[in-house]
Amino acid sequence: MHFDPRGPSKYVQFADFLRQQIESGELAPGALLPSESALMQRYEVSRPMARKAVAILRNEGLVTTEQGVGTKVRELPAERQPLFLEADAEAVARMPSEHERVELELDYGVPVIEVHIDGEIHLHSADEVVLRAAAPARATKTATRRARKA
Amino acid sequence: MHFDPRGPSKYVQFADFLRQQIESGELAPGALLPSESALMQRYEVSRPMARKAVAILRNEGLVTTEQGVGTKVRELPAERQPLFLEADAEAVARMPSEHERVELELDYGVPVIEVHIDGEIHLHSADEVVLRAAAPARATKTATRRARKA
DNA sequence: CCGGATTTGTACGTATGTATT
DNA sequence: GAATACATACGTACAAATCCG
Repeated sequence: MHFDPRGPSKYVQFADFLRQQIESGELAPGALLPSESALMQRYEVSRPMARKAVAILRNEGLVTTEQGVGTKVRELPAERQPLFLEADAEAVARMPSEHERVELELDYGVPVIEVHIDGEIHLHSADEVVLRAAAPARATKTATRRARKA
Repeated sequence: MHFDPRGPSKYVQFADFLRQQIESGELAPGALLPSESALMQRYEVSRPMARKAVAILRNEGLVTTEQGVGTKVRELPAERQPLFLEADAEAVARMPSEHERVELELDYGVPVIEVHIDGEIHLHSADEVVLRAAAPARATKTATRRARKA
């Protein structure tokens, strides 16, 4: 690993390097990244730089880290739950506040989807659902499903 | 500002304190936050703690910071562009990679919406659009709009 | 259950660089 | 050019959570 002094900052380059290993599958979903000390030694970076690079990937939702354990490549649910958007509903995506993130038990780097319908607002974890247009109303109307709590 | 030693970490508490000032309107959209040195002096926090607290708000999409200028409360577009979801389309939300973020000129803490349709993928800045179900196909089919490049 | 090793988290300090005003 | 403001980069020390023998 060699850092280009003319390129972007060191931790961005380092994050790019690690991201590439994830996207290439070299670091598979569920796999543990090298520890901070390992990264420091192997690539000759300081601890702050190793941590900043990992933080970037965390904010991108690519990895999660647990104290005392390490940083793992995040595995997204194979099957996303379809979230049907009714004709009179609207949906926006945004990042949760820290409070919401803890409340909904979300990893860092996971947006929320805010569905507005009938004056109510429903929050969903963005990486568990896929939005689809609801079929136009017929005899019976299928109820929209709430995101399940873990 | 007093920090509870039994509570969450100092920078989380400090971020909560600043977030409250934003949500209460005390710090209005467009307003400049106190500079790092000002925060350090007024609230007796170290520079790393002031920076970490602001970083949290940045990752939540609440503020943006420019080097040499300062950190401002982000003002979201009053009018979001409606993004109509066709019956055969799907949409998911996620955080952009650093490369995508720069490419799309997004602030930190702004998710992207990925619309899958006809085997193509279209990316949209999550804070410029609101998703709606497209009206069922009639005589003429309204074309989906692409996100405009700035 | 306990102790030790490992791993990440928190908190502070310093110095220098870069962009803006 | 000077002052201000954020960014980068390195260092230290200790705390907290987890894991393992």
